[in-house]
Amino acid sequence: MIEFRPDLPKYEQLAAEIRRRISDGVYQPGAPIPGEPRLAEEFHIARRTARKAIELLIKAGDVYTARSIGTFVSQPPQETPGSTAE
Amino acid sequence: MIEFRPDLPKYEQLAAEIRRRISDGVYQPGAPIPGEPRLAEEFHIARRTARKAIELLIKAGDVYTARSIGTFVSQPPQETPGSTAE
DNA sequence: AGATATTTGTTCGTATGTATC
DNA sequence: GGATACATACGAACAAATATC
Repeated sequence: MIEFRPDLPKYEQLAAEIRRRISDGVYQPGAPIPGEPRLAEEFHIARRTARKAIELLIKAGDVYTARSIGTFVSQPPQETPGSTAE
Repeated sequence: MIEFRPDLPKYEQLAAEIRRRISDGVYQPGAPIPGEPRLAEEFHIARRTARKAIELLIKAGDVYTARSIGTFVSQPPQETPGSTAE
């Protein structure tokens, strides 16, 4: 039985969704994103799978986690060093 | 790429390597060996393959595993039953 | 001080699907 | 078809750090 797999793994889909929410300002820099148990529940996936999505985001520098505290959106790198930013 | 099998399966090779390390005292009786994720990473194999190697060692009595905890080197059987052992 | 709950971090145990030999 | 091997995924449990009561 031929079985293509047009969709990405769940953990990649979740990582993309979280990135989308960061881009949209739903999750703002410095603010926490939902915890692993919450994400697992919301997306109907295992906690370990939610964690794998977060691990992708950590490696990419999009978020950082503080153990026992939570996961937070990284501060975006200053892109216009000549402007009023400080 | 034609691949005869001059070598054993990876999981047997890994099992042999772990046995070697036990013999050499790198992994000592009662002490833990690296977990499946660690072995998979170190030897560049899938976690499932690392597990198969450990399963061989378990069947042989070389190690034992405690779920969610880790895998440990078995205590060697007393070989001189006539001595102070009881 | 002690106990409890929460959250990240990690592990073993298991199953499924895919691919190759 | 079976054996090997990989990636994905769920489940359960343990561990450590933190916060709260």
